[in-house]
Amino acid sequence: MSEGVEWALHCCLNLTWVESGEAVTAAKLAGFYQLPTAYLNRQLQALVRAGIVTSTSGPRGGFRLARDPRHITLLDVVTAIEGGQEAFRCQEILRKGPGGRDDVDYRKHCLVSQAMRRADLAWRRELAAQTLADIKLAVEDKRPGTPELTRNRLA
Amino acid sequence: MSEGVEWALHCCLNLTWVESGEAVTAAKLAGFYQLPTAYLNRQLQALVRAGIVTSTSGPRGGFRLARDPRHITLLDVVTAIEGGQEAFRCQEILRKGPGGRDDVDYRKHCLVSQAMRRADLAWRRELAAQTLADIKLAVEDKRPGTPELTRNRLA
DNA sequence: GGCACGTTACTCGGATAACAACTGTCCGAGTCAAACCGG
DNA sequence: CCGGTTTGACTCGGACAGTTGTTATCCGAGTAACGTGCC
Repeated sequence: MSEGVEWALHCCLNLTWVESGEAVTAAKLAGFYQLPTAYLNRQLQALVRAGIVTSTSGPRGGFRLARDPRHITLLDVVTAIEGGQEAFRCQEILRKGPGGRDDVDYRKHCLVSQAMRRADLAWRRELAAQTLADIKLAVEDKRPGTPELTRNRLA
Repeated sequence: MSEGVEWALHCCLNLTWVESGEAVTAAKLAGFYQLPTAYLNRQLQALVRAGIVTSTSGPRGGFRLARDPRHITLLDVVTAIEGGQEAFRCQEILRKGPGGRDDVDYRKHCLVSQAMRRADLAWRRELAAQTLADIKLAVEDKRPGTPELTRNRLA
């Protein structure tokens, strides 16, 4: 999995703590963890395309969350970066085997594919069950100073 | 995920149907689905290193399952090919952030990392719950002719 | 006929290239804010 | 003093290289079977 997923998750989490209405530049978000600004910007663009954050150009521009953190799941962020395709891509090799038909969708009928898909769904279900708000609250409980610290650091 | 996982799974499944004691060459297994022989051989070597199949050199050599299919899980095969590391590799970027410590293992304490790990565990649990024998039986139920067809094709 | 031995063909195993994806970087288009000027 | 205009700097967005991992291939080491010759 791409490393950008980790960056995107932490950046979105940090964005939950900034004043509503304030935008944060890619440079500020990158400086927070000493990440390469331009590349992080690239990941943020993916989040924009997915509708998770909105972007504003010009002075006082930057990124902000597009909707309430309670409605942004980890799956949303992961999908935005990785592009929704499953980890196991069934190539339908059964089609090339003995008795393979061209008019059969082996992604649906191949039992190996089904088993892998079940695992994939379990993974996605777990990710979809966690929202940014959940993690935000958990962090605030564990490290009460984090919201203000983050807010100041990104201001 | 590597494409070799699909090949390995189907090859292992096919191996469950050959006469016990008979070895199948990489060429036979590759010909079954018209796969590149040399590259498939490479994947099979990974299965050997993982102790899932055993290999024999020379005439009448080849590969055979190392143990009963009931004790080979899909996770075993996937891990053998992909190498047990988690899909989400936590780079511990919190260490570079404000208040980051060098003596803290953020793979354990970072809540984002924990959430991703939970999803990874759900995925692994699902894979570990399915054995080769399960799929073998399901296929035999769905396509009764498969065992003999496969046995003849690999002989 | 049975056994030992050399030969031979066959198989895996690791070392070696071609390709693609991820990672990292740069510069241009668009935009908003501020400064400036005129009324 | 106030409004409109120009300027300017700032920000995102997409186009351009470097590096790592996956895909594909080849050839050599080892081995078991086979044929041959000898007892």
